Amino acid sequence: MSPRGQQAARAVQQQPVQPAQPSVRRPTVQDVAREAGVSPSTVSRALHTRGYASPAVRARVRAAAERIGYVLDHNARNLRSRTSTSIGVLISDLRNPFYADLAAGIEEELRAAEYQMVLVNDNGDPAEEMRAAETLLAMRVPGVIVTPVTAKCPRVLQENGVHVVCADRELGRGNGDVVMSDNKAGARELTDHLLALGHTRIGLLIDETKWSTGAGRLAGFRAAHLDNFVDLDEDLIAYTSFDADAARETTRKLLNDHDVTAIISANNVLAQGALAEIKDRRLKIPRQLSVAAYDDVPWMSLVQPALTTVDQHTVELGRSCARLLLARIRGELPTKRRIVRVPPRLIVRGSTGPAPR
Amino acid sequence: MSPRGQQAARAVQQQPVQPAQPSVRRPTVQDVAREAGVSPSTVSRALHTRGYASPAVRARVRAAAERIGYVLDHNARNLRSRTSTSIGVLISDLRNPFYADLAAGIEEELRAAEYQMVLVNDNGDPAEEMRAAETLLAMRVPGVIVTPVTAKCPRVLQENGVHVVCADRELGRGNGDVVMSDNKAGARELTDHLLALGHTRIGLLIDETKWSTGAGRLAGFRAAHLDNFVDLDEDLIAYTSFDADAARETTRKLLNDHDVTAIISANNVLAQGALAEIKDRRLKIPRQLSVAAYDDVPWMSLVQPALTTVDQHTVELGRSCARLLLARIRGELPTKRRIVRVPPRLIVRGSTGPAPR
DNA sequence: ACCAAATGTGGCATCGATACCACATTTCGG
DNA sequence: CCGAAATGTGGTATCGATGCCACATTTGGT
Repeated sequence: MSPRGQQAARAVQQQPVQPAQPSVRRPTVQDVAREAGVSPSTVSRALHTRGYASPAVRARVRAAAERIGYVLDHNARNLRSRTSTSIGVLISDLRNPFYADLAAGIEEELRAAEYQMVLVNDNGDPAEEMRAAETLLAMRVPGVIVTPVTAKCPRVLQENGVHVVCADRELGRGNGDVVMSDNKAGARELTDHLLALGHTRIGLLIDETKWSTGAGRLAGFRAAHLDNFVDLDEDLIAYTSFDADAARETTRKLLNDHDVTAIISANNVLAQGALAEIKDRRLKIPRQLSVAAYDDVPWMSLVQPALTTVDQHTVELGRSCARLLLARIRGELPTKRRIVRVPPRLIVRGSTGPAPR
Repeated sequence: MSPRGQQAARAVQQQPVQPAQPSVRRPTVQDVAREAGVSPSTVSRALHTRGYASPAVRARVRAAAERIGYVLDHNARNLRSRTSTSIGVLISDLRNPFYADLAAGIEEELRAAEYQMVLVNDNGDPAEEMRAAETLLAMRVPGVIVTPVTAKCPRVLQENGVHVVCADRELGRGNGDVVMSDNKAGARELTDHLLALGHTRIGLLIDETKWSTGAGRLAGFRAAHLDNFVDLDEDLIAYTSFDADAARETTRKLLNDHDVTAIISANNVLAQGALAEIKDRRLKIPRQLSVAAYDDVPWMSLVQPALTTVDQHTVELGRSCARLLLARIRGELPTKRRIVRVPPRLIVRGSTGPAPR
């Protein structure tokens, strides 16, 4: 070991473990080069770059780096090579299991490809969303996965040369690739299931229909009615806002004002509100009322009876987003915008049964 | 790079440029300086740094930057100033609502302070954990929040000058600040509650007791028995592994081999398994069996009957971690290691009742 | 045996922002 | 009215790694 290397190692060890001070001077490629008796360029090539270095040198450099505890500096590398291995992920609410699963799938795939995930919550707020986009631009991320609130966000990112994959929803046109559940098909299948059980008055609890998500689910709901020649009473489409309490209130009105025999919640949060109200009324599920939801989350199989749901394979959705984005970044994809529709799966459980009389 | 490599690189560049990939040459401080008729140094000071710039100049520079669409380059800044506003967050499983909530709390606080969260899942695997730590070192993050799997991880980070806050568990001694639920107090209160209801044979479903988390909860369980002069049958402490299926199996054995009148799950995942088994047996809760869990998550109030739990204020736990870490980074804290114990809250719901006969 | 191509390595400029110091200009006490 | 202090602003080196090219050495074909 060179005197320099020894000193460096000793310095680190002498550093009191408690107060982590940034004064720890970390070894650089220069130091490794000196230690290994080669030039900095060679160190760079030997350690990280695709460039050539003979096996012997490579081994020597690796050993030297190891010995003096060298750690690459991503900032320097990113600056020089004008790239980054950080990917921005911009979602609405990590506490919602849908987004958490989505992020988990994304992270899994990114990690496997040696990328990092920078996760930002925007709380569904356009202003927060734009602030986050700005930050990600500043970080020079090569790509962002976003559940967009506004079309502006993906647009601005793209204008600045950042690849964008929209997850779960499509906003506007031409704003990056999209990965989402086939909402129409899923909702249609779920509605079909209820119609087949004899229900003709099915309430749909839904929060938004402007984005492709809600629009698709509503379209599927309508389509199933058409398919089955059942007239759809528009009053049974219960618009609510995006939180469990509002959903509960809306469910109350729906049950009071219309004699529905089944209720579909358009997502897992609304289902929470609906179920709370239904439990409160001590309605027998499914004898008096059938209940189902789009977006299967763990608790839905734990309640009694377990809920019939549409599983949109959220984790896999996330993985797809990441794979697609990485392929884009690597330039492996044709220019044309890609829209991936992941087929969901109907899971029939105990909460849906024949319509009463 | 070898000639082969060079050729390859050239070939790639000659390919028709992808849509979002063009070498969008982004403006730099130089450009802003030209536009505003000042020097780069002044631009830097006017826009970001604490250094002085007269209000007039500041406004002029701001306007110029806005006009030409200037965006700061974090990599360059980080490199030069040897700091970063990215914070590493290293957790076991984002799909577990506990970790998701923790991360959500952390992110919220970080975002408010203009920091970014780099989130990594380690799946509870020591090797993954170390790989992640290495990556975070390479990113030159000033701090990391980690639910440690191994004491090595926080130690190595600290040795390299990175501030560490351990979340949810304490591993070893002197490895950074810690923020956790007051596990002993929470478990004691929960156990007290059951003992007060007349239960004397309470099963404890627990996965690990080597970390402070499990150890604390077990200690609380024991302490409550002592307090109430109830002999604790060691066989009722049912050790299982960290997943719902194992917990279910263990619950089965516990119910088969020991006539417990109540079961406590040490965390939300185990509770899932326990409940599945109990549901399967169609045991009446709480008439035949009382059920409770440490770590309140949303579904626990949706099942019938709703579960009695200990709420550890997970989101707030996350916020505390972030606040503590930021204070450390800013050097606002005394050297001494800080251990924050967040008092949990017992939530009594319908799943616990008087012991049968 | 000779020259051209192939093969390894080193040198140096550079990515973009900022720390630091120098310097021009203003302010103001005596 | 003078010089010292205060006040703004500009110049330049630098953070650490890598792209690019030059160059020394080896290989191989004829």
